[in-house]
Amino acid sequence: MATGRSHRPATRSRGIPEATVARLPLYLRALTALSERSVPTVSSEELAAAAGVNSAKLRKDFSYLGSYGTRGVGYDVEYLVYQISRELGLTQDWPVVIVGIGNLGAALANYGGFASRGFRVAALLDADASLAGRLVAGLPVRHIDELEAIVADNQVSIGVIATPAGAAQEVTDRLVNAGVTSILNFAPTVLSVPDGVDVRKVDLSIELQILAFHEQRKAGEGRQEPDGDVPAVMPA
Amino acid sequence: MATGRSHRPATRSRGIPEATVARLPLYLRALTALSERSVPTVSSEELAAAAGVNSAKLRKDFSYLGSYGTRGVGYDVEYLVYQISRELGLTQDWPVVIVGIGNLGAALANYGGFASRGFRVAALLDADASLAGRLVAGLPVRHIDELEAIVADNQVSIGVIATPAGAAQEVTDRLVNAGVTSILNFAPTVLSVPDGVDVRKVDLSIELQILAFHEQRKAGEGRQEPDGDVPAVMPA
DNA sequence: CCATCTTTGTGCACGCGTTCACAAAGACAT
DNA sequence: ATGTCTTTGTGAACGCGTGCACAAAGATGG
Ligand SMILES: NC(=O)c1ccc[n+]([C@@H]2O[C@H](COP(=O)([O-])OP(=O)(O)OC[C@H]3O[C@@H](n4cnc5c(N)ncnc54)[C@H](O)[C@@H]3O)[C@@H](O)[C@H]2O)c1
Ligand SMILES: NC(=O)c1ccc[n+]([C@@H]2O[C@H](COP(=O)([O-])OP(=O)(O)OC[C@H]3O[C@@H](n4cnc5c(N)ncnc54)[C@H](O)[C@@H]3O)[C@@H](O)[C@H]2O)c1
Repeated sequence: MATGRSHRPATRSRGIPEATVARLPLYLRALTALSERSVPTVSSEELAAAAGVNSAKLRKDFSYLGSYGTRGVGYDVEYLVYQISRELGLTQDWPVVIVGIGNLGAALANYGGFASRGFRVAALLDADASLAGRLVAGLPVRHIDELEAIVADNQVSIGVIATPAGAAQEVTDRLVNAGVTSILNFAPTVLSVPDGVDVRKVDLSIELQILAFHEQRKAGEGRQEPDGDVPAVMPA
Repeated sequence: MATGRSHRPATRSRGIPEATVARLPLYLRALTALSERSVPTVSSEELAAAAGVNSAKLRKDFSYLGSYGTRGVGYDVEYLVYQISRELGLTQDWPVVIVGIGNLGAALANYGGFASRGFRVAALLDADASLAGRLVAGLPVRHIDELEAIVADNQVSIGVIATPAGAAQEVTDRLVNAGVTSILNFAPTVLSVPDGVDVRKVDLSIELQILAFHEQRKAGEGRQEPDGDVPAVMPA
């Protein structure tokens, strides 16, 4: 039946709730640690503690994937690692390009956890011609003009943006135009992308401001803050 | 009823919903851009577009702060910048320590947007004695043993962790013990902290995995299946 | 085979967050 | 002053996410 799929409500992924998807990597990390310690099985209670979530939530999350547990025993660690990996699409190779090899881009390129889960850095791109050819994390920096060819040749579908904010939209447009359909944005800008392209953002400044908000509240907790510290400056 | 015994639902901040708090920095950024262009007023529709959110959501968000708009006109940009800054606690100075001055920590120290909103890097700390004294972004790296003294002397309440995962909990414990009550964690680990301490995490690997999940769905959707609900379940 | 014990899987209720839709407020023109 | 037009502020409905609580499933021991 033709269900109304006009726009994307940002949820509803083939029955797996978005909130669950966001936690699967967390479970996977905890399970991988157990696997390395050769732990055969784990209960929802133990795994939930390791992942820092509620055990009922974890069980419900897993129930979306299927009935992979054994009552009275728990979950088989290896089996669950495989199932979650498969569900997340980590059993295949994901070529990634990083655009903007400055302080942050270089750090990302050097990040070991990058390649550890099927993500392979296909290329490092920068507009600064003087960087071209320079090795960063063992890879040569290529000029941004090679973007389209590199994305096409390597079938890159994921792009990471670590350029200044002013260049982020332009880089996004080029990435999308070249065929990239997932973008991880570190620049502090809102990106416009067509339907079908996913954008996730990492913003240090926003995180700090959220912490500051709560910090401020903690500081003024015992004391009643009078609301009168706003002078009568009325808007025009 | 009798079940009203919740410790901390992670929400309920003096009436301002957590989801709203998380968007305030977004609005602030858009408003700051308008302010720099000397735009005097802005409608909820325009500002929402700039911040990438729904206009009704924006208006409701602002309604938690007060009635700062003028019907038929919109919001006074300067006034709103001030109100949001004050609400977020950005009118005061927030000393921050960064622990773990490796690839990422150095990039963070060099990040300009850090100081732009009242966040001041009080110190850079690392366990590697050979780094001590070295200048990063104009600041000398101090040894981790100075942590307690630095936090106390500078009244640091926010700590950023950029150490390897294995050291993150230990660093957290020391930070908390020294008086830090807000932590931004870049290490891929779940941190345990006592009540009253806020932790926010930034995890590149998790973001990529979420993107990969959706990317996988895209790849297997528009191809063969016309409206396929269940695309070929792989047996184990 | 039966009893007991552990742990899963989920029905259910509740609260938060989002969005629609519109009355009210105010600016502005006449 | 009065009418018109724009835009805010919010009541209400709805859907998603969370967590409780428990029946069912299955392991284990006798
Ligand atoms: N450094 C951090 O810790 C940090 C933290 C949060 C966010 N950010 C954001 O990440 C981005 C990068 O930060 P950074 O500190 O690495 O800056 P940077 O100036 O060190 O690096 C930016 C790089 O992007 C390149 N570049 C500029 N325009 C380009 C274009 N059109 N195409 C390709 N490359 C281009 C530059 O040549 C430079 O090498 C910024 O948007 C910054 O706000 C950085
Ligand atoms: N580099 C990235 O782009 C990136 C991205 C995501 C997450 N991370 C995470 O951020 C962390 C840092 O990454 P990195 O690439 O900068 O690693 P790195 O090895 O370059 O730097 C780690 C630094 O921490 C210091 N350190 C180790 N133990 C310490 C301790 N007990 N106290 C104080 N300092 C200590 C080390 O001396 C080193 O300088 C890691 O947990 C990594 O997984 C990094």
